[in-house]
Amino acid sequence: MRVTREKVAENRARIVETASRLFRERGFDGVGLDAIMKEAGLTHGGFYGHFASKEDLAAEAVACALEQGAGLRSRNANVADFVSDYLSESHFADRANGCVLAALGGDVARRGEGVRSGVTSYVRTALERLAGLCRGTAAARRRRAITTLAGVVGAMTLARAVEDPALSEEILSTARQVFGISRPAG
Amino acid sequence: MRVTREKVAENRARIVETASRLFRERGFDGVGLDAIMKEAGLTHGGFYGHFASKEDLAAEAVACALEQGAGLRSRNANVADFVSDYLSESHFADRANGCVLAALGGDVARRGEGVRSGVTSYVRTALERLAGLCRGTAAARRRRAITTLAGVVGAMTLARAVEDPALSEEILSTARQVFGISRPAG
DNA sequence: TGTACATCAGTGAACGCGCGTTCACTGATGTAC
DNA sequence: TGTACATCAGTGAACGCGCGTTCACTGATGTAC
Repeated sequence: MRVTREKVAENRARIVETASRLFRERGFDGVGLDAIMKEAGLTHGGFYGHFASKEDLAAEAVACALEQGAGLRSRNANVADFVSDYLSESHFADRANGCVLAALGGDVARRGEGVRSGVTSYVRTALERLAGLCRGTAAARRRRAITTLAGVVGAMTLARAVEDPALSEEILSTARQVFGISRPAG
Repeated sequence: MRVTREKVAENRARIVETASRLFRERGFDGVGLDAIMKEAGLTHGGFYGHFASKEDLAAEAVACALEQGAGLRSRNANVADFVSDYLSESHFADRANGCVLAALGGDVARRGEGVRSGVTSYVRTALERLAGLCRGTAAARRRRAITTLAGVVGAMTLARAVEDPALSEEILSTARQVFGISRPAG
């Protein structure tokens, strides 16, 4: 049953968005195409009309998360806002809609070209936006951007990995204070 | 063909060590029991004589990495040494023998009880050792330990995720400088 | 110490399931006249 | 604008493979006498 060209584009976008969320929530290997297509309201057989492979979808899903600025919203006016946003309880709890780096962490390094180049853009963009929120020389802003991004990604990774809520909270709040202050290391 | 009790213990330990390396290198879902047992010089059928399940092995593998102090060697006399060790080129290149947090990152959060409690101990131990290398009040040392661990784990995760060697190197060297200095943020 | 038998670590084939991928088919859409 | 036909997005069954798990079997080890 053929559908309108408009519907085709809609369906494709829905698959990518759904995959983007499910991959972050359960990991690349933790979701099947079956689950993704079902969640997107379609049957799995139609998948290969839209994508060449699961790996191909993964690359698009990562790019999609970047475009949505997951974990790095543009409304942040300064570094402290960004940090407290990134290290918020809601981001901690909602992996599916959060930052790709914290959600898929080391997994990315083992993926193919497409995913890795998407993530590379993601990191580049994040660093540029962050540097834009900093003051000082270009070098100092760049340095601050790198250490802040590393700090928040690492803190979120640790907080989520640990099974003790008190320890998670301690990690988040400590990182919020230290990485969010206006006169940081470096 | 039965083997001596000593051999049994040796075989078991070899399976855990092999798994520990392979999991870090390829991810929990990236290696099969078949590959692990073969790499350990055994056949896969004997696996369940040693472990209840793959998940069970994963938990032991994480604990094994902790005991070996992967990514956090005790020879470090101060924070700067620890940081430059952790963010070294060799740790960057050798995921299999490195820190579990950087290697398996967000993956851990999706695993079962056993793995998570192992990682929780891992983080607690790392924080205590790190705090021991710091100066100042107990609170300041604790704060420094948390931000340093988050910083290096995040930096390594970013450096490995990105596909541009120059960017990886920039991230590592910047983090080495900032997190390794003696008078840091906080 | 030596012998006979029970134990059991490891072997390799097999099972069952899930998942990525393929394919013949359907029927609504798009198009040529 | 209306009609007839070609196109093709989506369907659902099927395939093949890998992987976690099970099991009957083997033969060296451990033990009882």
